[in-house]
Amino acid sequence: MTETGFRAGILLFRLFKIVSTAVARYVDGTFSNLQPSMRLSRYFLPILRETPKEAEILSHRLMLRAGMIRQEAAGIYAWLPLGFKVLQKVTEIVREEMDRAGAIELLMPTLQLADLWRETGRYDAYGPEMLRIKDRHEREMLYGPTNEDMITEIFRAYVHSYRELPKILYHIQWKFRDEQRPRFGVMRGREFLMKDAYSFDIDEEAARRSYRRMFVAYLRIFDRLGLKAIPMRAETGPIGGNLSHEFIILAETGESGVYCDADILDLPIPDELIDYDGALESIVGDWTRLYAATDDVHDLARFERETPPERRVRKRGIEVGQVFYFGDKYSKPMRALVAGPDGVERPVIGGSYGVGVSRLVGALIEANHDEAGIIWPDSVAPFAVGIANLKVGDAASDAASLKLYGALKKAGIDVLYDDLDERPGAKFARLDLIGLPYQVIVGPKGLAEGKVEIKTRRTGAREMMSIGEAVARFTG
RNA sequence: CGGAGUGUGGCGCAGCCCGGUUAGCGCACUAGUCUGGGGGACUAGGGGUCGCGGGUUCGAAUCCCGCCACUCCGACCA
Repeated sequence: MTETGFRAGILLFRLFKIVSTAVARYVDGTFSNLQPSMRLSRYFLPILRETPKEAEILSHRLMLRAGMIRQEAAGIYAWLPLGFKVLQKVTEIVREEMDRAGAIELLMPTLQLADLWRETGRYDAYGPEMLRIKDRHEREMLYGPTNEDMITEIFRAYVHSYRELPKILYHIQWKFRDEQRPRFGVMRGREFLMKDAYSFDIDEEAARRSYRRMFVAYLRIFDRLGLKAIPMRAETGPIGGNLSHEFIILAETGESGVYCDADILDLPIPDELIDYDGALESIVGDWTRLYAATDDVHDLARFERETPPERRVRKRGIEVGQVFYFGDKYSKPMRALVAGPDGVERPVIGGSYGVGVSRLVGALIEANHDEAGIIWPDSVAPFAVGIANLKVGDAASDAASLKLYGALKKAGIDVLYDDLDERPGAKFARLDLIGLPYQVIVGPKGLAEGKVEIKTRRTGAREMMSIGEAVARFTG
């Protein structure tokens, strides 16, 4: 056998191994990011009974109590299994909608060279919020607070013609901003997970089309997360540019005051069949026509002139995303040039689009909770169903619970089976706290009539039914 | 960055002003018994360099100095 043939053989064998491993993982259900169903006795769910004193805001308290996160330093958190699961579900929705809108995922590093940021002048401009690091060769580096500079560097290395445009590239990566005062748990950490997308177009008109794409994708992302998000005209801050919208979700405990026209709240969300290559002007127009502003840019006179009294909404909100059009702010100094149809090179026209993924987890809780704890929307619930075996050790309760657990698991439902030998009260409190959308309560009382109880966390509604009916409820 | 405050078993706290036995309480944890539909009861246990460094003193969780970390209120940000 020739050496080339031998190498090809090894390559083929490796390929076979990769494929067969993937198939095996798919078959036993561990494929992709979705983690399997769990028995609570084998899980890692460190519930706190008392609220840690440092947590002032509700979502922060609930995340600590529900064993979702652990603080490792100011504004820096470890994501424990339950929290990580939610984070992954949010991430996945963001990813799906970006992909649907035609954006292309890549992954840039967290550490960047200072020299790159010197090209745009941002190394000095960014200030103490930027975490600066030196490597062993005394090379100046930084932990990326955002990626405009790097993506522009990547873009300019490869793309030189208008014929390759438009392009929207994005990644979902940890960022670090050395906030003066981190607070509110993951809502305003120093380290945070962000989806940031960057668009590249030949001219302003095309760039505005990309902007609208991302705008519409954002409407869909927040809607799928079960959140009411309102786009609001915004300042551009250190990113720069002259067109920007913040996406604010309404929550009683939000950081900023929000003023808007009630009609915005009833605008329809584009469905998943939306044609992103089609005309999006009317959708964006509908969403930006009516008055909507946060208190820092609020114009009372205009609000009262444009909005009839009965439609004036004054609420609190949390910023969960922002879109920017910034033209040639980065491409010009970095010489990211593309040739147009006329053969003349010009700076590529850009925009950037951020979603605070880890912040969203906190925001989701701010918008979905009650006195007893979290209430997850179905789309991001860490488990769809929790089974509470009220009398572990009792033959009938054990058998019924296991039957349910097995059937739901087999049907691909993400289910958490509470098989701990504890009193019912503790189990109810815990399930309410962690906020799974549905609880199946299995105990001797119900089983005496051959029934289990299904409780809907959000409404508190309870229903007795047979095990078969219960399984059908979630799988049918 | 201005202002305020806190560091004592895993969590919540007391003790500190006014120095003095083996540093205490609740929860959690371990073993056992009874229990069992909204965070159970009893019994017996285990676990702490009192943030770090220095000083004063016969003696420091406690007084003094320095440092570090964290939190809260305000101005700023996905």
